[in-house]
Amino acid sequence: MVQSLLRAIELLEALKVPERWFSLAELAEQVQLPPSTVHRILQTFCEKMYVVRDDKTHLYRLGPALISLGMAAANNVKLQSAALPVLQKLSHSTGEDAFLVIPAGFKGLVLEKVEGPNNLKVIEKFGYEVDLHCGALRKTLLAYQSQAYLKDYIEHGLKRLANHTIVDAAELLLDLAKIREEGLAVSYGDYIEDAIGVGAPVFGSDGEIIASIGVISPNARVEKIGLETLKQTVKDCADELCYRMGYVNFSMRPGVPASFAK
Amino acid sequence: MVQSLLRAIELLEALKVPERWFSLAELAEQVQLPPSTVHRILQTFCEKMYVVRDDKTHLYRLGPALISLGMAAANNVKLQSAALPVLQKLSHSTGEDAFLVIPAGFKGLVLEKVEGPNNLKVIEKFGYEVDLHCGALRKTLLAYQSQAYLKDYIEHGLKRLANHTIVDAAELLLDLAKIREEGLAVSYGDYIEDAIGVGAPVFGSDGEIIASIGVISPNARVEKIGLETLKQTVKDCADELCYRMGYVNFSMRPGVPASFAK
DNA sequence: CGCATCATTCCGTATTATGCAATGTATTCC
DNA sequence: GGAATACATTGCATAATACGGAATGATGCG
Repeated sequence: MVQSLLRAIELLEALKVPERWFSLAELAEQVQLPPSTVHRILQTFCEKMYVVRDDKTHLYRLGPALISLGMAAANNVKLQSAALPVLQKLSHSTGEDAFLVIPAGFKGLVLEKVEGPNNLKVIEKFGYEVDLHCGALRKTLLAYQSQAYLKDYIEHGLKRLANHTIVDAAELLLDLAKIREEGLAVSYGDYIEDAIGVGAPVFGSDGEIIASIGVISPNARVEKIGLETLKQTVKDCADELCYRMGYVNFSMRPGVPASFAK
Repeated sequence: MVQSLLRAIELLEALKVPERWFSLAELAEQVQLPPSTVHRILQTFCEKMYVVRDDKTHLYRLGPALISLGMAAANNVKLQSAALPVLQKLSHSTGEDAFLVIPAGFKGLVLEKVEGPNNLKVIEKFGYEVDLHCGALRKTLLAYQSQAYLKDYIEHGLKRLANHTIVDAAELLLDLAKIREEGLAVSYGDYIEDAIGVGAPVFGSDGEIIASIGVISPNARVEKIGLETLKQTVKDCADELCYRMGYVNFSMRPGVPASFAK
């Protein structure tokens, strides 16, 4: 493991605050390193446009070179291209905004979004990162992780992000078990107030969870559509995407003994 | 300057190829470093999800952590939010796809795009990076750079990217002078064949060029709209964005002697 | 105008990245 | 099927290089 590189990455993460400029001193404080070291790293990043320095104020922010890098990273995820038509279908048949979320460290990342025709929007933008223990789509991701991962995640802390966020470990584990049982997650404003989220898991060819898809919509509209209809539609679309990603459900596969079924 | 960090960045740049996985050996070859060193750097990146490794094939690609980083970098550019309404107006009044491009190193980066209602699309996606000596919007960026920058740029090489790309330094300089004179660039398929681009500069409050905006459309449609109309619309929108970014044209400012005018 | 804060540069030190060589692993070809 | 090859990975001695304390320089505030 390369120490200087780890430090440099920490620095980038510290800079990852929207609409904000940082002084050298502040960054040094944030990452707990002497100013001279931070300065040297920032100088290197500036060289490559990963960080930009305002010459007048000597303040720093993330640079434009990271934009194309991020887009390249997004393009590489083949999941995205497979998901787009499914999301469009999901959005079209529900009239709501459909999302594709993938796990990234201890966060859920909005990788793709298809907007419905409604006006009242939920603000989940592309590239957003939020902790995994809140929101239907993110909790779905959490529900299918390994025990070891879950243990680490809980130790890392369950921050309250809205009034209804689950902050108790035992309660969260129960909730996740319920999600696994149903193969579907529903959240009632545990991240966004007055909004209901419905999410379902997407598995890859090796059976591991790779993403979740679903919709988020204001309470009022859900009543009109009907929650059960919504759940069924989300589940169907998730299954279709699983299929496209090469996932084979063993219990459905012909010639496989029933004992294999989960 | 931190050597290990520079090497690490080189590696990321090498990985920045869409839809492609790299083996350790190939990357080591690309960046001209021993495999063990490359391996150590990749390991570090994997830790932070900046790079992802397929455990089966041991191939590497850019990781999801870069996506949110890229989006954060994009959000930081306040230009973007100021530009959006102007681009919408531009797209609406021309019926074409409108673009916002900023300089990033020796490349032009598509920072924002508003699509028109047409079907025949020009494929310039958000996050794209292309050399600055071709395309109206990118040449505009080049036209207002310092002499020193231009010298470096030309030394760095004028690659041919389409049939009509200018690859001769003298010819390019003449072209750039013409752009400065007119305050507007028009390109006839020097990057995309059979497409005409019209771009105009956007200046910041310090008078430096910070971006270019404009439209790109197939030859056929330009004839219908009329090139002169198109040019005027682009220029007007660029001026509006200049104004929004705090740029003050001295020759227009009341009370400023005419001798200040450029 | 002087003081204080912050950014930047310098430089001796030892930590740390380095790359060779050896080992482990997968794949190909005979 | 087994040997050989190509590639990924690990270990380790070396010295190159990142490190951070201290000195210097710049900027802004009282």
